Amino acid sequence: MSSEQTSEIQRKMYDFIERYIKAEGMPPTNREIGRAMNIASTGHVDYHLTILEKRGMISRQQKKSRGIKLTKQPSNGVPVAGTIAAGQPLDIFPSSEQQTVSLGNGLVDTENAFALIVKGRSMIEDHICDGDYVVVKPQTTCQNGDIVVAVHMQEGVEGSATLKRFFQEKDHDRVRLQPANSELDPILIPRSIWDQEWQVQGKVVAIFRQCGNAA
Amino acid sequence: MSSEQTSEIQRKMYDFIERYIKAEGMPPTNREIGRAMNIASTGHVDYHLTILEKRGMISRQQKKSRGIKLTKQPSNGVPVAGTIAAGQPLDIFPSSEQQTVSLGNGLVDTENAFALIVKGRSMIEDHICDGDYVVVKPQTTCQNGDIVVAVHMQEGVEGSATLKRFFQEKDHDRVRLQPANSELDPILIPRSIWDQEWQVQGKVVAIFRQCGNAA
DNA sequence: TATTTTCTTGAATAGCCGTTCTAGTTTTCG
DNA sequence: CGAAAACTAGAACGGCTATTCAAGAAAATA
Repeated sequence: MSSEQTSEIQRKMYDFIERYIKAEGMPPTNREIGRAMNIASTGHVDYHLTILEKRGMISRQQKKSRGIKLTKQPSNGVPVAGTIAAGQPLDIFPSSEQQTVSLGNGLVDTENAFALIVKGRSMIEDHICDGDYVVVKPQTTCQNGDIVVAVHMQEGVEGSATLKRFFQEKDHDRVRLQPANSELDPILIPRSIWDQEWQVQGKVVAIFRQCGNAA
Repeated sequence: MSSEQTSEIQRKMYDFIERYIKAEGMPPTNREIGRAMNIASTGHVDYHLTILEKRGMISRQQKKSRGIKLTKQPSNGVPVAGTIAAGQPLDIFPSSEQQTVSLGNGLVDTENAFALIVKGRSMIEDHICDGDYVVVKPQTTCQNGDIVVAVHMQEGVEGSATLKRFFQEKDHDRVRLQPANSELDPILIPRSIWDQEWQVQGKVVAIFRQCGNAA
């Protein structure tokens, strides 16, 4: 039992624990795990759990029944990755002081999603304001009219990210990144260099705004 | 052990279970409950748990360790109570098909809060759009500039609710309910009849919007 | 091939778990 | 007061739990 990668059965075991907790509201016992995975011996279950624990994927409370905890708990929330301002590089927060915004219940698919804090008024006419949280679902493709996070990649320069509406203009054979602010001009990129210089990082699926003081 | 009300110790026991689950990620054992509440006998704990179960506050899985579940699970979300449109009565959803929106992590105080779906464009210049969810924290008082849910109470008529900014105009001795739409006029109420005819139901503390199709 | 690592079984142990029972005490209420 | 209801302690039970150990099978590695 050294390091290397987590094996198939261990991944399945972890998934089962995750599902069990979600369904039953409590972690499974070692025996229940064994039963579910067709493992005949409780010692065998313990063997794999010990590995998962060494890997830091779970933690256990000695001798306590159902004493398994998932290290990364199902937060049901999306991490706030940083801020985004039109034309300026993405300002990534240090993950140490990471907040999360949680939006639940299937209204929004939060799988792998992250949130960004909007700086500036480039999308103001779409009613996305300075300080709003935009929830971004990572994807590399998008459809006309989607609000996307697009990154301009240049050699030697850190990519700069921007929040815009995406339009593919077939008749002009170019891509238009359209701000929602009549004072600002769209960015027009010839289709030929689009793929080399630009990358769609994700699409905005939700917006969240705090207002008033919480008191 | 008949019906009547839940006793002090039973309420404390329920609270402990709730806290334990939150803190430990699993329900407590009967013995842990006893220890925490200075109950010497496990049979005694079982006695009160049986009552809580009969009352429908918890459910138990026979013989299973830590087999306690709270009947109403801690949703961490705010219920969507209905829709609100300026000047029209609040349209309350039947609680049977109740959704919730969850917003977590202390960004917003969700205690007792509820959400409403905005209809119309009366607050459009504050960038609150048709279809947005507004999270409302119930309170009867508010400060100048707060966005509030105000209800007009008339005799024999069901109160009609409206979403407006609240301003107390001392020089005119009246209250102004200001829409954020220059096409709409504010509602002006003399201070003298304000308390009798109007009631502030709560204040908007957050806004949530889905956008784009989730696919 | 030989050798290490990983995986699997089975049994055993000491303690924890839910449940039940008996036998009291305290409180409530007529 | 007296009776019913609610509450409490203690013990005892069979089953479940986590953990450990010894021993072997299978797979990977060299």
